[in-house]
Amino acid sequence: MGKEHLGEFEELVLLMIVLLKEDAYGLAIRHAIKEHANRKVTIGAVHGTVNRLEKKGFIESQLGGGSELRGGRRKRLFTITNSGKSILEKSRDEKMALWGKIPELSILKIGGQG
Amino acid sequence: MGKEHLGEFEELVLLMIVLLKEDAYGLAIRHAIKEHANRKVTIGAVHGTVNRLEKKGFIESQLGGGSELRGGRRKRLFTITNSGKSILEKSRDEKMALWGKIPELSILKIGGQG
DNA sequence: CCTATTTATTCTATTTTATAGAACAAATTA
DNA sequence: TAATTTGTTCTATAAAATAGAATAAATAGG
Repeated sequence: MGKEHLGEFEELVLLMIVLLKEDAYGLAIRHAIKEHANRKVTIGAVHGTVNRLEKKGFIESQLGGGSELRGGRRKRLFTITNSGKSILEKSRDEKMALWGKIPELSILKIGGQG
Repeated sequence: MGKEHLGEFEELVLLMIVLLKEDAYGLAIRHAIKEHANRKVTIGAVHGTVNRLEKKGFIESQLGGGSELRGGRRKRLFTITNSGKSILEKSRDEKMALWGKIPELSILKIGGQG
């Protein structure tokens, strides 16, 4: 058994890798996080996390071919594994089940305190 | 502005506090996590997390009255603040929006690899 | 070919979260 | 007032999150 639960950022990165399909590598993941989650993170944060995810078997990586653009070294492309898909879906289902038990959260009035 | 994001376990604990309503204290939270999330955690994990959540302003605590049962010291009862409700809903909405962008995740076939 | 530029990954360090469980405290009851 | 029960605090450690500098590799232009 691998780890039971994804960290908050691990889950986000994993989602981005699925979203990016064939072009999921460090900088693209960072960019996708900015676009889709409106969240600014450093490249170190992303790579630290993909390394962890790969070590846990939730993603795999392979070196991409040479870029067609100006310069740049070859990309390390990530793809989700079945184990990764499985834990993502599990995470989603469990969380939705919990939210389903708290109807109040759907109609909460946000005030000024707190 | 407080912290931007809840950790994975912080979110779970916050959800349990909402679920438990008037009776959210350390041991009850731990028990609710076992019941609702089928997850066994130690009391130290729970208290470390509620302390953090309170420091960040997502929950408040007050000492409860004496117990009606056999023994036991007074409970430290937690309630969610508006700030806590707000970040919980934000977390839920953002995650659902992301999942909405990945229709594949709804029909993934889980295989043997990974 | 060699240097500047670009694109990308690795490396190093630190802070914050997550986790465990022992120690301690308080309430009740006999 | 001792044993039992219920609960919180304390101490330590591992794992996740984060930042950004250092490094590497690819290409283009002179």
